[in-house]
Amino acid sequence: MSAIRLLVLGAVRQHGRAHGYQVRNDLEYWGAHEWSNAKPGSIYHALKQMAKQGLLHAHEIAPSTAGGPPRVEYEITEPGEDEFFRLLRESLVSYDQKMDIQSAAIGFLVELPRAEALELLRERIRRIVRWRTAVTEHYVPEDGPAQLGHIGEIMNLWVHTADSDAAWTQGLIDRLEAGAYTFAGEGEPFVGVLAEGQENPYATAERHPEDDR
Amino acid sequence: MSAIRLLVLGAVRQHGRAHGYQVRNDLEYWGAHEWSNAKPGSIYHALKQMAKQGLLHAHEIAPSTAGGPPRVEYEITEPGEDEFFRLLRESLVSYDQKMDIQSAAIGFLVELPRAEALELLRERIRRIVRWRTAVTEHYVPEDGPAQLGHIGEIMNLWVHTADSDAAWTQGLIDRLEAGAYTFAGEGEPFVGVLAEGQENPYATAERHPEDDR
DNA sequence: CCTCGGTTAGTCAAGTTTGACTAGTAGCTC
DNA sequence: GAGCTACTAGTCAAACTTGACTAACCGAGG
Repeated sequence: MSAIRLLVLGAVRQHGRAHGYQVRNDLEYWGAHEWSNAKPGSIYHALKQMAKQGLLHAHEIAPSTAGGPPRVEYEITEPGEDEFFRLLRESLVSYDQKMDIQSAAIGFLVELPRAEALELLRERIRRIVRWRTAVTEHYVPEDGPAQLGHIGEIMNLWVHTADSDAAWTQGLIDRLEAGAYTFAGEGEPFVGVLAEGQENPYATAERHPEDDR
Repeated sequence: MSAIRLLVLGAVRQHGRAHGYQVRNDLEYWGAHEWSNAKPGSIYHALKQMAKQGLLHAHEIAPSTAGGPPRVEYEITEPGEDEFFRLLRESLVSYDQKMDIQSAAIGFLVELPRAEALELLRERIRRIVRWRTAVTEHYVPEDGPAQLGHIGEIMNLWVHTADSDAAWTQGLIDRLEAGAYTFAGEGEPFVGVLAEGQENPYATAERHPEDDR
């Protein structure tokens, strides 16, 4: 699974009704083009695909209000709503060192009730710990890790990353328990979308030096 | 860039001459199917593609010695050799939170002279630090990170991961400086390939509980 | 009033990735 | 010695991803 479906579904859902370019801009505002495969082609492809699968409903719309070709507006359907929450929950608990999925899930975390978000994050830590145990038990030869030679460094990297991830997740849990952020059903939500016409401070046009990694 | 080209090129190179199934088995032995996209289809595709591009030379070979359809053996060419080292060096210094590429690079680290490996790893840390600085400077609104709401947690995650990665890299540098492992030109190398007929202790058949992440 | 660059909103073909499928051989068993 | 299973070695279509390209419109300058 890639992060694109969750990102696109979530973006359309927050808007209520959105066209491709809007989704593209929102994801850019989030910085998603930096940490995920949210390229224009992927976004438009995902929109069409999910419309075909009934997760989104496509309205054919007249010429755009602000230049450019006519555009198609999408709205999330009920199956789409279900799929969104399914993806969100799954992404939150799964540990598979794909930072893009995890990041996308954090972005939509507040769409859940606080209690459920906390429970999912705790489950995430439990899974990381289980994964760590299984890996260190299974992937080490009987005669000790030295047998692996430098290949053992790869496993070392995984384990180090897993520990770091668990620690970060625990930090987030602590902040949430202390009341940080506004979750579903807790009043005025924080919305990470751009209003129509609002300029995007993180647009791609402004090239950052970190881009040439 | 994905990790598959580096993995496949490196595996063929270590064998001298290898067919697809052999590469597939080696990568499984490395655990690469757990942390990269080294699926059979991708491997065979990469072999054909790189043969077409002149990085590998394909020998048409008679029926297999051990059951199954006839197989094609590949050998690395001189351009392939160059490409391998180019990919390896690039993967070592680049920071883009794609664990698969980094893992693949660590697996071939010892193909370089120790001094160069150390220099590349130090460059890696410098880039991570630069990236961190740029991100924290650019992606925070003028009125403080609180403006980002929970979206700021995504950036927090990136930065946390970058720090953890830099720390791990420094640990590896320390071990290498202390003389760990055998590098190019330092005598009998450690070879992470399976001898013909040797059984694979980490074969996919043996399902691990961690697989259902 | 016309044309030129910038922005908006996308399309498209080429390449990659995936999961499911195929097909040959060997050994075992009844 | 027929059928079954397991393993070897790979193919294939469908889906996804990517980077480059296109087309419509707007406003400014000449």
